[in-house]
Amino acid sequence: MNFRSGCPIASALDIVGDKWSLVIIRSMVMGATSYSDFLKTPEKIATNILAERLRRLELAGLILQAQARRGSIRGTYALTPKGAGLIPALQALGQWGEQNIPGRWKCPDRFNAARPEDFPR
Amino acid sequence: MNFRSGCPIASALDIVGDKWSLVIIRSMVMGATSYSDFLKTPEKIATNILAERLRRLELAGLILQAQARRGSIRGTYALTPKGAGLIPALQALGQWGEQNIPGRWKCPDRFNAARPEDFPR
DNA sequence: ACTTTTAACTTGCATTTTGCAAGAACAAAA
DNA sequence: TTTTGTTCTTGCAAAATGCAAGTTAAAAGT
Repeated sequence: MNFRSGCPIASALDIVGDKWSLVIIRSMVMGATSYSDFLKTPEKIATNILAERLRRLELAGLILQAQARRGSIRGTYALTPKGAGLIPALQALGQWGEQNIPGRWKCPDRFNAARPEDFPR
Repeated sequence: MNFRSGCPIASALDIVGDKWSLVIIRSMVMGATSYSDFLKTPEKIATNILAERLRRLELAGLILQAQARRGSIRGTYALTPKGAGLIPALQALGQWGEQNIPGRWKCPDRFNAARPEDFPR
């Protein structure tokens, strides 16, 4: 990874500062685990972008592919503690969106109650 | 603005979910007010991107151009309360970056102490 | 076992966004 | 009035994104 600077904020954005990464992680906090879960999402991510982002997030250590059933290459995705560490930032963004953009949905309680500790290992 | 969905998080990212917007706002929290202040930043933003982002952030109501000296079209930029509302999200991202990306700088105390209320009007 | 269906991707190509280099408009200073 | 520095604009190449279509592997049905 090559970072624009040593700033922790700019560097965080070098990793998840695109249009989709945090949307994917949001979905995982809400319980999504499979490729098709992510596609069901109302934001309608394109399949090539989704596949590329899952690869990138895994490489960055934010998510990992758990072997679902033996013999299967493809599995289900789970947040790592590192990925779950972004939950507070997501919640802050959600708060901001609710309060500053008209007509947004409310973040479900399950989302606001989520804590990084809920995603160990 | 057309949003991908009604989700407050996805919508927030439709506004500031690019590589530069939050870096610019970070700089403003740290005291940057002029075009040249933003260029001095270690991330080395390109001038065309900077100008476009300032226009866009102003249009979105996150920043505004205060008439610096009379007769001057160009002024200095300031965070609106709406823009300053992103401070908690930035701080959470900063925390995450410090804890999860090796070799990052520490966010200065001035940054962590900043509160949206510090930017009224 | 074998066909069908669904899930998990890949590929190709058009569109949009980003990045760099150069230069123009304006204000302040000399 | 020339110079200097700041604030933007323009043109073009490169990268990221979006859409449509196709491919591969696993699961489900017969």
